[in-house]
Amino acid sequence: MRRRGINLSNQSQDLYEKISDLSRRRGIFWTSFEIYGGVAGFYDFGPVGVLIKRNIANQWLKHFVYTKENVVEVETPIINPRIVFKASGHEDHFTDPVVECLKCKRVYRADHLIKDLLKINVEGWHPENITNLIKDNNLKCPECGGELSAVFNALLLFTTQIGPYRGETAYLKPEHAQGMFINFPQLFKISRSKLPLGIAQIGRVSRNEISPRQGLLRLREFNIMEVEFFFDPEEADEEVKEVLEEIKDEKLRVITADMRLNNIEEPAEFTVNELINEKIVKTPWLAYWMGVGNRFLRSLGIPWDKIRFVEKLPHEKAHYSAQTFDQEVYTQRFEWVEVAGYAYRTTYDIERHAEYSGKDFMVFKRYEEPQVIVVEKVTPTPTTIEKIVGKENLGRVMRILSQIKPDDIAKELNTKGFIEVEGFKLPSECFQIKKEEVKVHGKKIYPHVVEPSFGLERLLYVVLEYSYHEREDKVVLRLPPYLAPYHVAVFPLLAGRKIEHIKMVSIARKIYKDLVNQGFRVLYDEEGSIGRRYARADEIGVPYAVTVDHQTIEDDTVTIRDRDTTEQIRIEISKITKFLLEKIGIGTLV
RNA sequence: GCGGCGGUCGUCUAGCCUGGAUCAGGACGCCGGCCUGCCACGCCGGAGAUCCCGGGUUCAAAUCCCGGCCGCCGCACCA
Repeated sequence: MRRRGINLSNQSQDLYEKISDLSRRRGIFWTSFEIYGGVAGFYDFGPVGVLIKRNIANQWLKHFVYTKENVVEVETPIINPRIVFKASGHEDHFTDPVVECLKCKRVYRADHLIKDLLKINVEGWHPENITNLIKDNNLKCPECGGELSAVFNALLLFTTQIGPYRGETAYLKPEHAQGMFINFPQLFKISRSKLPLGIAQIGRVSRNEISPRQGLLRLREFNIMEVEFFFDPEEADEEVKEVLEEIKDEKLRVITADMRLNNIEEPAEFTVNELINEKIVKTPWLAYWMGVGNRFLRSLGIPWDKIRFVEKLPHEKAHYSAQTFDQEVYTQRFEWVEVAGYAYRTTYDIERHAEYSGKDFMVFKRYEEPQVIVVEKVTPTPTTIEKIVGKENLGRVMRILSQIKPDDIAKELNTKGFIEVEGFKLPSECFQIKKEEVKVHGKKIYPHVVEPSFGLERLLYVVLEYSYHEREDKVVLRLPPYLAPYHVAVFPLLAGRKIEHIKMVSIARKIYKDLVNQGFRVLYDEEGSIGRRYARADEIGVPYAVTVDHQTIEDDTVTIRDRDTTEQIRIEISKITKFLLEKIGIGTLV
């Protein structure tokens, strides 16, 4: 028998190319705007691609939201007014200082150019100051010797306007985080004012990358799945224990910043518990979510030893982060690829939004027992003060005193014996000091934040890499059943014109309909030989295929073929549902 | 953004160096028909290419030259 098949024989193709080919052929993804020449950094997703993506997202929801009592999901706008990213620091940090050669039009990173030529670190400098530095040192284009332009900031945020006509400047969000921070006070109330509180979001973000490449791995518009997890750092050790049991023994492969500084490249193994106990993480919640993320990736079919966590070095971290780990997956062409980041954002973001909005982002933390504290109440006595400052100055001095915190006055008096106002030394006699007992029920704190954040398209790519197999020159996508675009395929063995064939088709169609109505995603196909249909289903990862054959007409049984083994079993039609639920898992039929 | 290489039906490719007879050829895939008792079987037929885009050279450009777009690799970049 002659072997046919699509062109998989091209030996020079690496996995990346094979996946790109498969994806184009079977409707997973391809580059956008192709008829107009294409635009780098944008991809379209086809019928199969959107289904797999949605399944990955559902799996994420299961791990990060639905199974976590204190995590809720929100959706916030893509377009944000400028103030949001001023407050977040993006307008200052999500930007590169750039100079252009006026002669040859080459563009340079200004900070890198100066570091190379003058050995000066200008990170964080204002563009104007960098421009002056260039002028003062008479720096020229290193390539052609031409004059350099003024330094300007290349902003990596997409810009737009709110309002079609002379609108307000706005940005497309590059991450979801701000949407959750802004809504924290509201969601905290809705969630009955309890910490810890996780706020999750899935959706599109965009980044105006300078030079996107590497297919799905670096897009200008993509989906992020993110949790902002708010907690009280003082209670973290205790509170994490309540949920740690399920994940504490999850083993992670980790390269710490220390290891990197010592040139150790091979990850060390830690359980979540060990990460916490050995103080490798700055908050136990970071380790907790890393554990959840590790298990999530394994559930996507990524082998344990192809996942690693790499701690960022201080200079690699984002402006808001106290500690960051990247979660990476090994790929054939690009080696280790970041699929998630775990950042300890502390109070940075909500403090900034509090500052810029003037709203209160603090939460009240109730003490277990009200604390009785003794406060010294300090009241100035004008008559005594007047004797020292004179009548004409009394009003002014009193006003100034009223603006100083009583605590600070008391402190001054206790240490120096007087407080100085406008050059006058006012001794204790000028104040009435009363000790009062006050019941304090709690205090206000800014919650800290840990953020696990996943790139959905990157996950799609690594999932495809690890599910891609070839069997006798044919592609088999060994997706975990709950990620497959269809749970099951239904085929009539033959679909010709004979009475028997017509019966097969009608039974198969009925099975298809029944399964769809039960919530399964089902692929029905009657075109081409049965072998060809199996092959088509294999290529998009359909885990099971039900075939209606001659025997079905006799006794209501069908065969079910397993995608990975190609083995078939025969079962009664009435038992298909039970079989599928057992194999696929009912919890995944979201 | 810089440099190198590349871009021909959905896919892989022949043709490009040495411009002209190719209506741009083939294979696989796709569609229709026949056949078919379980793994891309066979037979017949069919659709499918802006030769990446634009300009130039030439009597004549898929082919030569220039610019752009896109892709790959290296550098840079990746809050």
